[in-house]
Amino acid sequence: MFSIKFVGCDQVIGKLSDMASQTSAPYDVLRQGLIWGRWKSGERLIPQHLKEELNCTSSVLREAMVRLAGEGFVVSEKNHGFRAVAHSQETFREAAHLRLVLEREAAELALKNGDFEWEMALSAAHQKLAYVEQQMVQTGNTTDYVKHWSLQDWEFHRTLISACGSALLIGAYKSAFDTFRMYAVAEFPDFGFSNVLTVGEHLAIYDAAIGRDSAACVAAIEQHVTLYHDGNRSAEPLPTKTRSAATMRALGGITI
Amino acid sequence: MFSIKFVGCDQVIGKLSDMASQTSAPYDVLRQGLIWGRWKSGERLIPQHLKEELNCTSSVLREAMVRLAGEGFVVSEKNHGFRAVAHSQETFREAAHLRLVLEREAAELALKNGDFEWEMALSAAHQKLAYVEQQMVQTGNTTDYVKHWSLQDWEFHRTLISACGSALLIGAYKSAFDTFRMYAVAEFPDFGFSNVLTVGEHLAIYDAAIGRDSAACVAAIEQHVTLYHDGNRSAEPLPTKTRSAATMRALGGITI
DNA sequence: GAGTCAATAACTTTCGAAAGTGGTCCAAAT
DNA sequence: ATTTGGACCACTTTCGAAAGTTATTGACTC
Repeated sequence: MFSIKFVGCDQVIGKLSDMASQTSAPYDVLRQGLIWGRWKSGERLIPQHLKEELNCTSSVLREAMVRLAGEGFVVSEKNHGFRAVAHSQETFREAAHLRLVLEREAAELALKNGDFEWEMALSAAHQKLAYVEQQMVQTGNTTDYVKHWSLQDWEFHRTLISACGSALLIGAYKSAFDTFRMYAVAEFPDFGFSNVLTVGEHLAIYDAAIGRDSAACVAAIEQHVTLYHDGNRSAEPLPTKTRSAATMRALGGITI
Repeated sequence: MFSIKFVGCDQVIGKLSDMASQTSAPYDVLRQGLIWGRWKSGERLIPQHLKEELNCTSSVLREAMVRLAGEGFVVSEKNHGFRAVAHSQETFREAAHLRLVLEREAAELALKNGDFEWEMALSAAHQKLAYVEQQMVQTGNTTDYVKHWSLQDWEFHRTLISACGSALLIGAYKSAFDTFRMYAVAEFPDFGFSNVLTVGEHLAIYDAAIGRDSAACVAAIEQHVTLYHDGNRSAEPLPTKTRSAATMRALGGITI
């Protein structure tokens, strides 16, 4: 029904560099590389040094960096070129907060406006995501799956808010989401996935969304995003109070 | 105390093109031009045609457009160059909504965190803004003052949220604010200023902010931003129900 | 008259070189 | 020992031409 392929880190980045899609390939490679920590916080990005690696000229790299500067992944100073944006707990906190604000609003609207098609798409996205997460929990191998998980994670959240009715809001959310991911990758060894927490949280969001329970959905999203702040992510089991019924269902396995 | 100079449209744009500030001048000219309707909805932006006017080469124009594409002011399609983003009532509605969401959140935080310095800065910003607005109301000449009003309008809202504690949130708000302004300029002949409404609304926001009345401040912001939706902006007096005490004070003149 | 097709024109994108800028290193001067 | 000056080096930015792409025109065909 849905195919889960093993996708290693370098392979994903490599793939993006190969695909001659309509958008510039070096841009995508840089963007992914920045999100996934290929360049460290504040590291200089020197077009001439990177051109062989991404096989393109420094000009197109410069153009890509200008774009990325606009998105906040790199910073530029006149006559000093480009650097990967500086990470800190503070920037991470801000990114999580912005993501939360936007997702909260967009989700509320989507729950009001979402039609049957949306429910189906969300259901599908959740199943795919849940499957990957199950794989990660069962094998205990987060590192190999994490890129693919990240993709499905995005797909789930994107689908959730897709019915919000505002392309601008979705765009702003995507930007905040990717920024959040970048800082999460830098902050946590497991890139923001937690064996125990994440599965249940996604299920809680999904259940609330399908049940059109706006308040519960917002609460679930808040829990999902906010826990990162506390450095509360680990593979250890949780105190029982944070385990909802939905979480328990998730821990028991995917049974749809 | 504060100097109000007559500033015409072309003069502002011209000034920006002259100043050899650290950031690229053509970028600023393009950005301002797009916001203020120099290029119409969906109009093609051809570097070669614009280079004489902004006296620079097409390369730097291209770079500027790439940046602006990232910010959503222009759109680009592979091998088809750049166009001014397409305006519509829908995009305007979305921009107003996004601005509202961000300002609401940021203002709430600022009201919690703002210190004495912030109060002073906000007070100063509000006075400057109120003075320009008073000038506009008294002379009845909105068109000549509108660029300057817009600057003070931004300064007021920027100061309001400046104490929110998140540079990322402020950046996102600025982007949304400018996008909102662009669509407002396109939609309304008076560029979004209303003789009667705006003065009172800003005062209501200011009062609530200084009084640390978070709920009232959010409500005032909502009114301020939302009224645009309804096409409810005109120079005509309003139905009384929307006139708050603060509005009446504003109409009576600035008396600080 | 409508529909191809090739030739031309207009524009976009990419490229590599030239010009410009900031930083470093080392020798000479204080 | 510290400072000054300047030659060098690495990198950034800008430029204009070359290559590539799409749009347009007009002659030719059916």
